[in-house]
Amino acid sequence: MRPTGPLTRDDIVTTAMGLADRHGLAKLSMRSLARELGVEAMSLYHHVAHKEALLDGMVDHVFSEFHAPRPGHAWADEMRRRAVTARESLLRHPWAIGLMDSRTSPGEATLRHHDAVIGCLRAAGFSVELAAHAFALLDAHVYGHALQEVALPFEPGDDIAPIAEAMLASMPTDTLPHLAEMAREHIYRPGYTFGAEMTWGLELLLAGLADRLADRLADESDDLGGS
Amino acid sequence: MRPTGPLTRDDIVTTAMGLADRHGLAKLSMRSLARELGVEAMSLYHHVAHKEALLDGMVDHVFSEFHAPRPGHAWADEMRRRAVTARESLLRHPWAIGLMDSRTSPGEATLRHHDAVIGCLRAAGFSVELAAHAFALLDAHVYGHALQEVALPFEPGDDIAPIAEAMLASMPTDTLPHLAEMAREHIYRPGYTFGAEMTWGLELLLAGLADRLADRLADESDDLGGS
DNA sequence: CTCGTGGCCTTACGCCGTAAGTCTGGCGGC
DNA sequence: GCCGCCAGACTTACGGCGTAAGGCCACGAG
Repeated sequence: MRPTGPLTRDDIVTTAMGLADRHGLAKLSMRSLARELGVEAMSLYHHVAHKEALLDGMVDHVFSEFHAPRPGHAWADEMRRRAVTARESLLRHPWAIGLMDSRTSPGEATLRHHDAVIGCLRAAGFSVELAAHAFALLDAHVYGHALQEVALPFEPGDDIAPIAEAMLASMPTDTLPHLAEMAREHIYRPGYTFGAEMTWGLELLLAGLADRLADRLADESDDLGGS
Repeated sequence: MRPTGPLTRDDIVTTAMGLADRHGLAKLSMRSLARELGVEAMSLYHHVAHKEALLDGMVDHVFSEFHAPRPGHAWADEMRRRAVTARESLLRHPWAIGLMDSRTSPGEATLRHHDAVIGCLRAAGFSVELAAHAFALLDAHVYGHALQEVALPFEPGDDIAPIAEAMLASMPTDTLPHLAEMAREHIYRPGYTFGAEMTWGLELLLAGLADRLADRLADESDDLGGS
């Protein structure tokens, strides 16, 4: 199935990602992966120590797809672009979010990406502490949003009308009045996309962070002026 | 192993949660669960359709542990308390976050909880749309934060000094300068707890939402006054 | 020509989820 | 008191899983 040449670790990881994208993580086994590569299962173990290491590699590869913020550019724009590309990647590879919580040792691409994020914030005047807050906050927003979006019962391209119908029918209006109201009047209306929630929240976050940053810079110049 | 009486679905779910808490989700199999319950594996299938349904039940049970916001109480306090209890639950059951993204049909307790959150916001004057924004934003924060925290290489109780040492040693200062700086000067300092990041971000979120709510209420009274 | 050696394959083991079928103890109806 | 039912438990069996252990073979260096 594979063009030619000796197997490389990179072949293995990217093929595994494709398999997981198309058929779901549950269907990704060392055997199915080997079959896809035209190779026997045990051959894979010459390139990855065990399946966990393969999964580590897959997650690390996903991180490498995020836009790496550049120091010196407008920090909010860079963070926005990072969030948007991260969301796209995480939706393209819906298995990634679920893997993250079991991977305690980040890969090389992951670390490089994190370094870029922090570097951009520091260059924009964030203190170490404020950068840490911003970093954790923005990450939580992106991951948390992706987690919700991946778990939605409908795909972005779907016609939501029939699903909405079924959902509303199974939702008892008397015991879940507010959920039913929100579904009927907002979420299951044509034009609603969950992705818009992310950008709405992202703008709130960025505005809040800009405030905190301005406070800090003002304090700093006060200190300088008062000395 | 189990006191007595016929097996119930609830016994099964709570025992499975305990097993996953103590030994990790990977060690939870229908066989190990049955052994814990003093029963044969196949007997479980009289109470749950398949393992996926068991996992659904476990996740639903986790949601039932979150504080359900009460309409009529101060919305920010309720949301704060919900976030804090949710974090505690998700850390107590570290497998839950990883399961969420593969569960597309929420359980009964989950729906009831969501209804309570929205109900509290609506009672506080949030429009349907603003409540949807707030809901998605707060959820993303809690889940995203828990996802990060569960994946940390150290436990809350750990002495982080030796881990910090190893981490910093393996982190090349020249290629990851900002990450190394943050680790050295902030994260691996005694007294740092990642949980504090959550409350910092939560306050930023709540302040931003309060602003948006005030804008909306001001608009509303303008409309009334101008008519 | 020899001899590692790197890259792949073969075999085998003990787990897994679960389909299908069997046994049994207690209970409602007579 | 007896019978028949059947929910709830047990037994067996199948195909697939991750991977330990070892074998085979082409090729490049000496």
